Amino acid sequence: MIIDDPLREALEREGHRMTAPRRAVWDVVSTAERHLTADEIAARVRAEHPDVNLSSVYRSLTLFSELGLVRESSLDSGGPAHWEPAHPDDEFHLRCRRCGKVDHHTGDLVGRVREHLEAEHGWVTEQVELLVTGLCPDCA
Amino acid sequence: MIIDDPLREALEREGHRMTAPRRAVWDVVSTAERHLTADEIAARVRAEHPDVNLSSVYRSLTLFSELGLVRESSLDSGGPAHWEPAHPDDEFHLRCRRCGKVDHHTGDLVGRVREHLEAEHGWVTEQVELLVTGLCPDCA
DNA sequence: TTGCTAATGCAACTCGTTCGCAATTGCGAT
DNA sequence: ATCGCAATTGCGAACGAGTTGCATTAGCAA
Ligand SMILES: [Mn+2]
Ligand SMILES: [Mn+2]
Ligand SMILES: [Zn+2]
Ligand SMILES: [Zn+2]
Repeated sequence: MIIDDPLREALEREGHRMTAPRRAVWDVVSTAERHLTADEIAARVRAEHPDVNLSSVYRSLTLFSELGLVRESSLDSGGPAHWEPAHPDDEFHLRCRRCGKVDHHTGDLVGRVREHLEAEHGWVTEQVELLVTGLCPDCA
Repeated sequence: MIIDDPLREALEREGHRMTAPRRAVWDVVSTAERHLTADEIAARVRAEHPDVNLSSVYRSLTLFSELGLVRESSLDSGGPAHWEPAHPDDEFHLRCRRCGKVDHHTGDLVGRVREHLEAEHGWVTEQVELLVTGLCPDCA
């Protein structure tokens, strides 16, 4: 018995069909221990469903992103995008240049950027992307 | 008489040659009123130097970026990169979703992120990329 | 002025992602 | 349960940004 099924809910809400490829892509992304590329997602999906095409993985990810289920992050410009379950903007990314690890960090800093721009400069902030690159405690 | 020529200085310092394509690319980027794609740079370069190839534009930009003269910013994931004269991290980007304009904003917020991560979490911060998307005062 | 090597133009290539289309399949209506 | 049809899929071809190999050109130190 699945008590909470955000995929099914989101698909029904917007009138999309529940399909095997979508289920499989969501299961992979939502249980992944790190950000994955479309290729990596396809590989994991194919362990259970060998016939799922890479195009369908891309199409699922694009749809999920519109539904607010996943987030695409282009950690390196050039090179494939990485995907992860959606999380709020103020949980930002820390990437270690040496070991490649990507951590998350939550703080009030993103909220402060928002407030400052709104109050002092009349900007309506919709999205804040913050990526910090450097050396993690292990690699420093 | 050119009083300050960062291009010539940077090239000589690292033992690279001063060439017409490099000069032209630098002139375009350093006087542009906004971030430009490689294609846009090539078009402007060709107004004066019709034979400069797009490959050379890419090669110049890559070199300039290593020399610390320009900065590549991937404002949209997917789609071409944009280039601009180098500026410090704490001068971050504000992009208007409606009119497309990209503003710069300087504040101590990026510095605070740096300090916090270093002091409290042992991360050595090397680079901070901050992109705020929303509505500018004119479009809000 | 010469000679050597870096840099260029050009075309072919890579690679992540998208697209067109015929075949399949989910699912509401019967 | 079955049907019908639009939504979705698999597949291969296409796309676009960026890169690369190579023969030719040109900067610059001697
Ligand atoms: Mn994340
Ligand atoms: Mn900028
Ligand atoms: Zn590390
Ligand atoms: Zn605007």
